Amino acid sequence: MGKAVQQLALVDCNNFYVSCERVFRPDLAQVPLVVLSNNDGCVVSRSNEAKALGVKMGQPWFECKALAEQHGMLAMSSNYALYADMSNRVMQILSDFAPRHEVYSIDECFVDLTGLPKLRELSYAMRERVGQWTGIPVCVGIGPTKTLAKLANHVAKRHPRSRGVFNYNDLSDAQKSHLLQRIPVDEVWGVGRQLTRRLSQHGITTVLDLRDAHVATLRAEFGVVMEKTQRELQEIACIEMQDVQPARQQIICSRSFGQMVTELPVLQDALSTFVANACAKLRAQNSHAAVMQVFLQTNRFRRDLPQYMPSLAVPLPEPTDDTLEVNRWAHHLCHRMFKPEYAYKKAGVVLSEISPVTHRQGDLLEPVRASNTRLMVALDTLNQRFGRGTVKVSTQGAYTQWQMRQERKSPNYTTDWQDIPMV
DNA sequence: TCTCCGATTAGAC
DNA sequence: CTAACGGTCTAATCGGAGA
Repeated sequence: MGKAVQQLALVDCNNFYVSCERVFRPDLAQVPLVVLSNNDGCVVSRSNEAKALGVKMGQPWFECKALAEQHGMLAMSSNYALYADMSNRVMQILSDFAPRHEVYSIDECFVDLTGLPKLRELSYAMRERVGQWTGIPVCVGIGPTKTLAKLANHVAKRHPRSRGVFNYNDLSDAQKSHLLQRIPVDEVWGVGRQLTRRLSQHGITTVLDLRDAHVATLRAEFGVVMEKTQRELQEIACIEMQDVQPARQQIICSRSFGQMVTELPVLQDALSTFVANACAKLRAQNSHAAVMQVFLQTNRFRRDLPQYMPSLAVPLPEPTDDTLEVNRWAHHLCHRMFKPEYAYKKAGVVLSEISPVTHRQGDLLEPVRASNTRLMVALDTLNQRFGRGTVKVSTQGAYTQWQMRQERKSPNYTTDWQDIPMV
């Protein structure tokens, strides 16, 4: 008996950040709109109107400004508190439709619909309910593997006739080939710019070319990842659903600064904030880190200025999640690397060698150090209840010049009482 | 020669 | 007026160091 074909759905929110902003600004529904990355640097989400104007994903905002003025395009700073909250609502709704689902990113969710009846109706129902309850438009792509579900989602997005739902499993073999022949290979999940270029040198330019390429040659030239991708296009599932998302192996907190920074205390202030955020994430997943690293960077786009990008790591005396302890090390490393003759544009903290708290092995020789566990628990509770930044480490917050530019941020409509508009 | 490790590369979003 | 170009994360791969 053959294994039944999986019916994997990939539900993807349309232009997610832009759609979140529009939920609370219906007046912007027809306006070309983009959302910018941290520091108002690059375009990271575009409305259809903005795409039509030729704005590219990742394009620096200053390059679009002329176009924006010409066509009345608006830009907003990113508001991650809002997007995270909207995302949670969408995911909650989707999880009611099937027992197995996997939140793949802030705006995408795999939902296993295998064995459920009336998939078209079910898919339209998902779209409908998410739309009505959150205001976020989504598209549904269904396929026998994750890679084909993603491709099906792409089809659903591109073809208005699909009305937002496309099931690859409904196609005949001839229809499948015909469809894959018309999709460029770079639309495939896992095929980026570099691979697209190299694949084309082997005459592989469409998804069909990739699916039907010579297996051994492909493996030899492009490695195991590409082999898996090809298998997935051939409807053999290689990428399983992940029911529980694994703990992070590495936690990075870094930011570009709003202005160049030349003074050590300002850098220390920024790093304290990064350490606080990184350790909070660490504690949220019940882990300790055994290594911490600090890096500093000058502005790599300023070719006229001298460049310096130092980085230093230390093994922590014992694995920890203690903000204060990690902070002392961050200070120390920053002090050692700092050179006053450079203008710094970015800095960051990396926590690695991460292990679950339960696996921690105490040092047999050293006495157990006094730990700040209870202090940290109290700090996390307060910051969760009253908002990030309610309680800070003393080196945090004395300086503001490093803080990122966010000149166009919307209010925190859903997560902050202060920001609820009074009508 | 084998293995381990860090750095680099590529990709996703 | 000028300058203005993100942040996190994973996996594979490669080359050198050390066993």
